[in-house]
Amino acid sequence: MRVTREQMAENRRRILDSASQLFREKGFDAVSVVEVMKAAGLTHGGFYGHFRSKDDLIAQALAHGLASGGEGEGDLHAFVAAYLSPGHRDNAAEGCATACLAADVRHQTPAARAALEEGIRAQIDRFSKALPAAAAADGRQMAIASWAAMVGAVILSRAIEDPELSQEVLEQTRSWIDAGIDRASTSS
Amino acid sequence: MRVTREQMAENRRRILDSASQLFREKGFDAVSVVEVMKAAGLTHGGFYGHFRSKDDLIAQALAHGLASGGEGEGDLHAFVAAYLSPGHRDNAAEGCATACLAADVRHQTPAARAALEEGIRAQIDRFSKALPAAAAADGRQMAIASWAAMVGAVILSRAIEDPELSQEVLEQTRSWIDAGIDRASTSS
DNA sequence: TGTACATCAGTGAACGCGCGTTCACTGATGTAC
DNA sequence: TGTACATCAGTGAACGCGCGTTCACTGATGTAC
Repeated sequence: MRVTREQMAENRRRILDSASQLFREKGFDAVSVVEVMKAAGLTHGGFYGHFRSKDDLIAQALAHGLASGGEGEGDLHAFVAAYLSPGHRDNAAEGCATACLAADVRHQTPAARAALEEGIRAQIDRFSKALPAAAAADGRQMAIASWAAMVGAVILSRAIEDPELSQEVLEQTRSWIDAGIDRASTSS
Repeated sequence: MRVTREQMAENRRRILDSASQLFREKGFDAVSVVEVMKAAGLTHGGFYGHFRSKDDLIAQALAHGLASGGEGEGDLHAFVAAYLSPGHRDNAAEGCATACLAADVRHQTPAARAALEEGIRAQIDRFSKALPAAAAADGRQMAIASWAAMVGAVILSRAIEDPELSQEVLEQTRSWIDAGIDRASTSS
């Protein structure tokens, strides 16, 4: 059942896409190789022609997911609002990999940790650069603290069953960050 | 090998203590019933005399860990500094259960989710009350945003291998929160 | 361009393993007299 | 208080199951002529 080289490359891409989504949705441990391959429209036996192990898939899927996601382009207020929206909270599978997997990656291989770390680094830089020029002095501090608050707020809001409190966590955090951005834009 | 009622109660406490530590350190899935019982000085067979299932243990260990931890008493600046310290980052087993398990609890039973939710609620209230009286108006917003930033910062710092960046995430977040508390104390 | 054959991506049965859970058994505890 | 016996907390072998991984096989692809 050999396939063309293009087909094989596309299969590999589909495996990474499926894995990336499933990992974000359920976590690394709760997703099996069989499940990933089925989601990609293949059988499990072919898996080891693409990856050395499940750990290898985890590292590559993380790198794959972080590379494609997170534009962060455009208005900073809009980005923060989208990140701290119910839509993002309720759609982990297509959302930020850091919010879904940063806590989990602590128990993974160095390669997986390195992939996520690179994503965090890039995100802080992107956030920092998107700040108004007037905030350059405290820009890095605000980028780091805001990013931590955004990741934390999404994680907390996903852990909370009560819709009111869950929503409040998102909205209050957004107001807080927005106020910080505005303060930085007008001062000094 | 029957034991006294007091001994049985202590055994149950030891199982919950061991489970709470192990879950925080390794996550729910990576800790087995055998491992928990061995850590408590028992054999695995007796487990089901204390708990209905591993899921039941997860829910009860969460409630147990959140009830005992998190005083939050005293100076707010000191609490924030301790939470965002390398010591807390490097000692997950005895640290904040929310930072370790909030992301993980999304895939657990309603009982486990309810236990952690109660912990989050209590923590926001405690933080809110510890704020200076002058900040009462924006107290809840600051409590929520600060708590989200603290949880997010510890999770990010644990995911980051590079000691410099990891430390920076903790310190910048601490400065940011400290500034917010001070601003609230002096204004209006 | 057309044919003959080597290559190799994907298949699916099979493996060893550790997991959560069950259960017959043990022997110290708790109780009835 | 002392004895006889029922209770039951803890033990450890055993279970079924799903996991990650392996491997002999298949048949379309890619290549040499």
